[in-house]
Amino acid sequence: MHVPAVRFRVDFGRDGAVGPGKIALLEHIGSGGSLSQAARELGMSYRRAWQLLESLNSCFREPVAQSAKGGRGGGGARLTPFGRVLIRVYREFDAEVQKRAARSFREVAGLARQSSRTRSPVVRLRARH
Amino acid sequence: MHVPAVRFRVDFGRDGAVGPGKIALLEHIGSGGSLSQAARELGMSYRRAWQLLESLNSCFREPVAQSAKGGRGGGGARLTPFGRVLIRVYREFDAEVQKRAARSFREVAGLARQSSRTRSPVVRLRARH
DNA sequence: TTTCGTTATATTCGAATGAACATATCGTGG
DNA sequence: CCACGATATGTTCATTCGAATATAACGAAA
Repeated sequence: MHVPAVRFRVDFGRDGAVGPGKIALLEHIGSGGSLSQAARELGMSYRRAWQLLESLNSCFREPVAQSAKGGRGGGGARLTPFGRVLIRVYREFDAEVQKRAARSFREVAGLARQSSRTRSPVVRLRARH
Repeated sequence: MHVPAVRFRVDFGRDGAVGPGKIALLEHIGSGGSLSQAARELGMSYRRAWQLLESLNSCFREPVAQSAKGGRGGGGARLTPFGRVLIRVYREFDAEVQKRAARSFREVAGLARQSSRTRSPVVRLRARH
């Protein structure tokens, strides 16, 4: 992997944080219209998806998604305008971070070894005395 | 917390990644000259610190630190020039990321609700006589 | 040669995390 | 009314992660 990938999490206060998992969940809610469908698509349990969404909604004074139970199709979840803003801001920041990381870590990444099973060479060293 | 904090990790290939923990460890090795002392200062077990350092050294084709056992003081660990480069690059990138995050997430952070817990009191530290 | 603090490494244990499973509830449509 | 599919939430279990513990090796200095 020549280009390093940066994974990051934004901490808001003590309680709430937003990272790639929650943003991906929001995006799948936005495209699928359902929390359970988003969970299935992301390969996570419905309970976990619900907890992530709950955490997001309680992190901000405005909800990121509204959900309905019962009714046509059993219910569903929809992004709020604020939820869409959160996704957009996160993704724009993300793109900027990746671009800058590619530059900042280019030389360092050139020294990263790709096959993990290559044994580290025994280095002969001498202590500072 | 008006200014959000970003925690990030840089993934190099499948095996290795560098995040705030490993960088802090390197910095403490650099200032203290010992892996065990760094572990104590960071409040982590020596074993964990050794594993983190091992992971770093096996992540790159060049070691980030060299260690010596025995001798005066029992031995020690010293940063290599590459280790110092890694710290510098990471910290410069870090500063840039924090600065940009403050701008990107300013409006969103304004909607974050501060912890329901009692706001942490401003503790005035006083020199002991 | 004994002492000392460190590196190096295996083993055991407890806490945290998420998965799996189990219900309960809801509201529209058949 | 009843069935369906989704939300909402509790409980149990497995796995993972790191702390704690233990031990060996090492080499300069006293």
